[in-house]
Amino acid sequence: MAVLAEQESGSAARILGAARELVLKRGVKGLTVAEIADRAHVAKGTIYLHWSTREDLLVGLFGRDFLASHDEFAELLTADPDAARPSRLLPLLLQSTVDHPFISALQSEDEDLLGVLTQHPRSAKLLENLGPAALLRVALPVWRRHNLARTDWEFDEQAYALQALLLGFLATAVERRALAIIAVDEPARVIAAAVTALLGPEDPGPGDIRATADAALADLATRRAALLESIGN
Amino acid sequence: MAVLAEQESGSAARILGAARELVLKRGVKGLTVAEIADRAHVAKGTIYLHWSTREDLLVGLFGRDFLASHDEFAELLTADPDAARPSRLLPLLLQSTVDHPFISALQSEDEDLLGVLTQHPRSAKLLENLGPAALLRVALPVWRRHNLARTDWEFDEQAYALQALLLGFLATAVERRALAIIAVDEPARVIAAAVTALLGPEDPGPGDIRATADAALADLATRRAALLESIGN
DNA sequence: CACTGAACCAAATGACGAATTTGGTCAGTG
DNA sequence: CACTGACCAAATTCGTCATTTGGTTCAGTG
Repeated sequence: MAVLAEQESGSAARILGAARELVLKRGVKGLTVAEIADRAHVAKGTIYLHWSTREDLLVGLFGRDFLASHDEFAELLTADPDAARPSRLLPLLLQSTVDHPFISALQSEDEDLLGVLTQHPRSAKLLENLGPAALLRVALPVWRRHNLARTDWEFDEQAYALQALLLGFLATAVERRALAIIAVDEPARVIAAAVTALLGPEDPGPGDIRATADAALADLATRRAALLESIGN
Repeated sequence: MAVLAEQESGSAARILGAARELVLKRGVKGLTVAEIADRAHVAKGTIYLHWSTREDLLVGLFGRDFLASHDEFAELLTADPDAARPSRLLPLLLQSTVDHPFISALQSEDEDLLGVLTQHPRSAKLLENLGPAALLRVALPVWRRHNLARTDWEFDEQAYALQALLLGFLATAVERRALAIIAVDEPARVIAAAVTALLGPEDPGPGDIRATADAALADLATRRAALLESIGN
């Protein structure tokens, strides 16, 4: 099983922390390995004991945001299966994206922060497999199966609409560009209402919520494993 | 009253046509005034009889897309006031955006097509005042007033949700980036259903539809005048 | 008077060698 | 054996200057 570098080495953790701070402050472009090493109080060579290239380190950094997000969802769903409801999960998903700067940066293709890695295949793969849209694609069938979404709407069309809604909320919440003039205090409440409007009233039978949460947890575990595989050492 | 250059001069019309073809084919970047003049079979100097700078010509080109879109809506709403319903107007708005390449390009900030004009203040102003989001902002209050949208939802929140929905659909329909995996045959039907889900069933009384269409037409006329002012000669 | 196209010139581009930077390596150290 | 930092090849940046490009002008033409 893959294991994260920072779990077995304090210096790896410091390197990640330093890299994170520096990328968030000044972006990937122009950020040098020497700087990261300096701030982490290690020599350059040490970085290459844990990652084999600079790109590996940076992509690993992004991956850790997805990892953190997944783990938070796993924890939440374990403690509170009710959070698997669409009207709760989608606002949480939106919030989680906003809260994890690298997820939002990838979602909005933030050139300033990600530099050349914006369109990079490995970044794209992260977003495609683990981003909010991906989560949504696996969640909708489960919701339909457990009376948490209306089924009198063709699946593809419903998925398309839900995806557009989520992308729209993400764009207005995350993107810098000011296409969105209207602002609102609690986007989370608004998206919850919008999701309920789209998917219809939630009418779970006994066990439906639990089953949904379990399906979500199982999926999260699968994704987590694949993610670890791709960023672990 | 401002009047369009092409209405009083054949050469102006040819210049616009040539510029449009060339921009659509190869983008603004690298496109020279000499090329436009060549294709329009006029000398370079002639262009400056109608527009005072190259930028003026290009922005005028974009503006004409908005003009065309507005005129199509005006015509449609005059012939068929029922098209002012949210469930009809929003799909039309989406379709109109897709159909007018410069509107979509501005909406999606298409760097390849618009080059340096993507973020240009004058382009931004066009989109902000005349783009789909702008239309939506003025339409929603009218719909609420005439029983075409539920009013048991706070205005700002409803507007925010509707805007996000529209932006999401625009993004999936117009943008190149492949965040949207799910595709669908008739986006127009899907957005109609989504809009109805968000705004509730339409329940117009006698005269409500007509009044809505009239308000829309009045607004279109105002915007058209302002637009002419900014791109006319 | 609508239109032309040669002429103008500010700005962009390209060339190119020198100087500097930087990702990655590895022999050595404590 | 985790870590260091001098070292190197490759890439990037910089400075400078010649050349070209391309938007704009305007005296002239038919």
